[in-house]
Amino acid sequence: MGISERKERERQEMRTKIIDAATAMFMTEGYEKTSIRNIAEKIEYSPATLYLYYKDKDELLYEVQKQAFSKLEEAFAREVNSTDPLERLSQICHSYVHFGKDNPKMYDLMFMMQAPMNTIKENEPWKNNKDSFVVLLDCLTECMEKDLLRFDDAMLAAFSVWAMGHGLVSLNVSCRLQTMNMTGANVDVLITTAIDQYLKQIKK
Amino acid sequence: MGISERKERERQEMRTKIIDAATAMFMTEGYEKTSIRNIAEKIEYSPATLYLYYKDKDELLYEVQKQAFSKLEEAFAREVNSTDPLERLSQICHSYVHFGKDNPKMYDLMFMMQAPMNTIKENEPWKNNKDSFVVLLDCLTECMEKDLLRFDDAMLAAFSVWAMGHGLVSLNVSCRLQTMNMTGANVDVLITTAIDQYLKQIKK
DNA sequence: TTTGGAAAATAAACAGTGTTTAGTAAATTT
DNA sequence: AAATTTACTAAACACTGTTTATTTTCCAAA
Repeated sequence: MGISERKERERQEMRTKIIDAATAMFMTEGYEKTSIRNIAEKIEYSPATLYLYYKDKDELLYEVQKQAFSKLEEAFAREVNSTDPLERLSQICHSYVHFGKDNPKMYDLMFMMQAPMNTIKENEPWKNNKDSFVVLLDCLTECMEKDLLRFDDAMLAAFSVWAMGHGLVSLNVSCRLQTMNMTGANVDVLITTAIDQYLKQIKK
Repeated sequence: MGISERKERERQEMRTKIIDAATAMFMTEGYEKTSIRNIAEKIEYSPATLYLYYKDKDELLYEVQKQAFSKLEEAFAREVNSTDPLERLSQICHSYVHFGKDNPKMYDLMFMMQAPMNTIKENEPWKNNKDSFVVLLDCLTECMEKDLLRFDDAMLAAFSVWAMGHGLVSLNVSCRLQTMNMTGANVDVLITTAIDQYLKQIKK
């Protein structure tokens, strides 16, 4: 009975082969400019073969999104380690912003693009985001147990902090900060300053 | 010499005819699913004709974006009227959030999508956003002159408030709030609550 | 009023896209 | 060795944005 196991293994290998190629091309060229044909050519298979492993291009993107969230969780695991909950909150925020700055294309498909969400519709709720959100929620819950923040509800606090972080990062990723004429380096300072200011403002 | 004036007038009429059709279709079907051929068919001209009036599809979208920002400015003009700067700040925030909730497709192309920004590149800086941003900046400048807010710099304050508002709205528009399982009505309450909470937190 | 030329509109083509279908080649089972 | 299942692909379908060559429409001068 080793054959069906090998087949299943080979199937998984093929899936990751496809996803890896797709990820690489989405990151360098962007989603729209990456075609199924390009991906197929890169892994030296015919375009039709991809459809034996993934339903459509959106599902491919959804899988890439999954991987991107793992990257964010890894970043959190590396950079969020303080036992002081307020300090940890700061680490989470800066880790998040840093991730967005270093991986704009990933950030785009994780939090901004419509395409990968089309795969959900009517299905189970989206949960790619869950683990990293829970890191934030747990941190804020601890902060509030110790009465450190000017919030009444941990969930509202988590949502607010996320919204602020996302607002700062996504306006940058979507190039909307051209409104305030600044160079790239200044934008980084601006975002970091805004985050620190916000943390001070919500602190009790 | 009335002929060349009529021609110019007819040219402008054609341009608005195209933009109006494009706007309507972008709003109902979305940018990707709206094709040049569809727009051409709607206004009963050949696809090639559109290229006599607009360089490419991105430029079309850029023009639609311009109109969308006018709509936002109209909303501000209608809903932002208090002489009390703090009250006015609240009106701006709620007007902004309300606009995003009522016009998600417009909000998307104004603040989230990459496509319309491709038209800028290397050109003059993007300024479609400027007027509405100045409304916010002026309000915050007045707030700070009267020492009402926990900010040191009006520009940073404007950026922060915008980021918070944008974060709240855009996470909703991009369907990322599925993370927190809520019905549509509850999401509205959550966003409004978050805004009000934030305004309290930045108040001196 | 006819004619020449400019301007406006288009038909058709080009090079691409995501996806499906029908058919071939390989691997496994009988 | 034959039959059957599995894996793959060539070719087609119905689109897409955009360009080119051609036709139609319009206006001015002869």
